[in-house]
Amino acid sequence: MAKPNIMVVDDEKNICELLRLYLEKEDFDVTIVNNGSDAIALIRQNQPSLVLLDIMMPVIDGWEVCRQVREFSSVPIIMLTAKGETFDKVMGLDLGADDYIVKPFDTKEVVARVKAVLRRSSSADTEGEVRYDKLTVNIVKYELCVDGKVIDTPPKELELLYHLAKNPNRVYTRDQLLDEVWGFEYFGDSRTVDVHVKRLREKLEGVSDQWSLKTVWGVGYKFEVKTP
Amino acid sequence: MAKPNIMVVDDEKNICELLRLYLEKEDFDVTIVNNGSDAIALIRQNQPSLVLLDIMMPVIDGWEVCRQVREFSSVPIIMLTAKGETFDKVMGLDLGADDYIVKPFDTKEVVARVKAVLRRSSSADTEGEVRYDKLTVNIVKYELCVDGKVIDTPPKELELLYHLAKNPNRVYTRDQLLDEVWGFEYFGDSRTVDVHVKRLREKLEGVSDQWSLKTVWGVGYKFEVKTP
DNA sequence: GCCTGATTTCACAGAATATTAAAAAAAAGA
DNA sequence: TCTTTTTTTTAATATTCTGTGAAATCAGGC
Repeated sequence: MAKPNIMVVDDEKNICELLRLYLEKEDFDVTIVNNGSDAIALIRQNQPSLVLLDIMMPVIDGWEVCRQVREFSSVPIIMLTAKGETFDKVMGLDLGADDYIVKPFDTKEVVARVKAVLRRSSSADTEGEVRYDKLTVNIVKYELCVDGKVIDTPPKELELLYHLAKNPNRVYTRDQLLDEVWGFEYFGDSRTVDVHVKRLREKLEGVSDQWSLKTVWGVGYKFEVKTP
Repeated sequence: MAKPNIMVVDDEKNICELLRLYLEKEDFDVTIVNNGSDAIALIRQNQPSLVLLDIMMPVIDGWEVCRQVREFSSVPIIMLTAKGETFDKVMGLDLGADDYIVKPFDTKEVVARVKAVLRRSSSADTEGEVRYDKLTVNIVKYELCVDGKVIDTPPKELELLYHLAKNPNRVYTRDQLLDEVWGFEYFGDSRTVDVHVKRLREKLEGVSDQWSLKTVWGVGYKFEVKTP
């Protein structure tokens, strides 16, 4: 299993670095963002495993970030709050936060809570799954779900889509895709990839404007996720 | 033995979190659901060890959830009731609840009752058993029960069905099944699996539309459970 | 606007996979 | 041991998927 990626969102840089220090020691990948709008864009793009989100931030505060993120993602979110905010206040607002931690916090506690929330959210149902607006690709169930409906999909197509969607916005050449999806010992025409992309596009067209299977002319293909 | 999984069903999120806190401290896995219909779907899918079920919920109340769950599962259920509901009122309705707790409750009491009900219900006759709508597979009794009738089933077939049904929706390749059901030292043709699946299908066809033994073309087989 | 090479699209043949029936082999029971 | 049941193998059939080449279309450079 790959390292979970934790995104830390806080405008105070020294707090970010402190968290990075402790989280990396526990073998998490850490991404730091210092403002709300960047956070929203990056969560959409990178699909982190968990977000640590400070409430008190200029321009867009943590509440608003949480609310907006919940419109497109169910990534676990832990709120970092000032002293005085009670459980009810933070969790009762129905913004979809998964836990909260009161500042000034004990770093051990943060790590413990991150692990607890991760444990909870990694249920058997979402194992091997990527989700975007109206799209779910699950490689354990071998199931493609478009707009709530399960679409019968041949294995190679599903594996290709999973691979691309798992790494959004990253361009792959046809040869890379043949290596990584078909297996490196496979020798075949790179037209093969085109045909599978075409067949996927038929299944996916017009479903959402949040993402698409894009051609990068002269290079290859990518699963593009829009950042509004 | 794996951690028991407790499902908490309550529309009040802070109560859920409180229960989670205490139950996780006692080394239970906790799943939280905030409404009745999700609860029914998830119980069907995940087969928790025990359900803590609030009666007062919007849309579908706890009584109705209990009644519907009992149509396909014998999972132990503890009802969470408002003050004033007497034992007779709650348990006398014959909806199949196993115990009840009056709100506001003492968390210690909840934990104690959960443990008590679990102890009771882990009796010899539900051990090693999976249940779905009109289907019970028991690996201890080596018994397959379809639509209330016991069906004579050879051991390998039963073991295969048990393995698949115990891990619903997950695809297994033929080789995985040979490893996990026949044993890893077994060397045989993977067509063997097909033949057993065919014979199981004969026994199971048309019994329920809630589940089925699905072929995943190019990959293997899965026991698929529909989420209504 | 025209040329060039890249991409899309299509249809079909052949490859790969799944189903089924039936026979052979193995195991269990009488 | 003989019979019965279960399991495995085999092989024929049915099904679905995959890759290919050729034509059509498109994007970008000149």
